[in-house]
Amino acid sequence: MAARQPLPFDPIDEARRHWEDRWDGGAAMAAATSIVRASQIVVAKVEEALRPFELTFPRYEALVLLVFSRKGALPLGKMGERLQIHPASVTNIIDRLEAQGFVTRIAHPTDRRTILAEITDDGRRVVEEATKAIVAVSLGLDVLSEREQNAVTRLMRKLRLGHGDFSA
Amino acid sequence: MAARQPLPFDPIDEARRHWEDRWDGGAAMAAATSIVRASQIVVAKVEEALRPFELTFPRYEALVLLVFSRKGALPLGKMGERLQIHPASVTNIIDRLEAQGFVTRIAHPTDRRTILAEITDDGRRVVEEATKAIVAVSLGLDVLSEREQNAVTRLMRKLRLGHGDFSA
DNA sequence: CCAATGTCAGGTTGACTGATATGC
DNA sequence: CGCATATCAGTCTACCTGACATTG
Repeated sequence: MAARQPLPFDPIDEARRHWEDRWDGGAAMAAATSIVRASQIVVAKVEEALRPFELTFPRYEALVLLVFSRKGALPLGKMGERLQIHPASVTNIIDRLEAQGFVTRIAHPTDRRTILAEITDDGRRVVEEATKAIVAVSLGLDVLSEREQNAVTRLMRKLRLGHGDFSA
Repeated sequence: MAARQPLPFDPIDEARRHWEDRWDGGAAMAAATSIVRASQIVVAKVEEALRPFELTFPRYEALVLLVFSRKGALPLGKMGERLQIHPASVTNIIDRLEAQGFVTRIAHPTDRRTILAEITDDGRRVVEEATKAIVAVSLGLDVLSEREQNAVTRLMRKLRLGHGDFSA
């Protein structure tokens, strides 16, 4: 890990001042940069909690999606849609989860083209334990009040909606 | 690119309901997932705008940092601190920018251990053009009002502060 | 025949670790 | 001497593109 002692000032704030001396869209730039940086923080925090279980964020998300499904199994294509990841990435992630014994590939009952990923008992166990670890650090969001967390969710929802993530 | 037609419902909202049936911290989970997804959207939007210039987000950030510096040059170590990236990644990114002719490595005037990255005239030109392209799409933030953008920046600032990004 | 599904090969980026050379 | 700076080799995850086999 890099040394990274905290800077004595907010680097995004400073960048915004420089930006507005030259270009338009300072507010958008500051918001965008803040979101990207916040995401790095959250991912780092979650992956740190996941490390003992040898899971990454994307692989954990895939397992949770399976736990939430009625039958504990979903077609690979559907998983890609939900998790917003490329078909080739789905193959890769399921490969790894299968090698770890957290998932099995099974045949679709009617459509022989599609393959289902089914979570195993080991998979369910690791999700329970990993989730405990993640909740224990509040996914890095503990520095915000629940009210603020919900404000974040609302603002990000509007952004996602505006970019066609969903259509409600 | 994946097909990704929009889902007819908010997947994070649905995940939150499932989550709260089983575990604590639903608000934190929804906020964290929203931030990560929003970041993916912003990065995709910005990288799309940067593609014609053969720049990625991290490389563009590095160039902008140099433009904002007084002398158009900074020690590699200092760049890593500011951009929150690993020393080895700094070497890698400056390698690429140098190969593209946007940056040159020059000696530090007094400390012979440190190396400065200095932006070239070509580098300055590409930043100007790339920034126009990025501002034209408001970094993907155009779906939020300026008031909302500032609310985002404020909330993310609190998160970053709470995680030691800076100390003001 | 065309569309959909998943896999595979091959390439890119960025990040990390650990070792190393150089200079303060 | 210890510490700082940057590089290098090697590894890893995830992403993308394009081609392909199988099936509907």
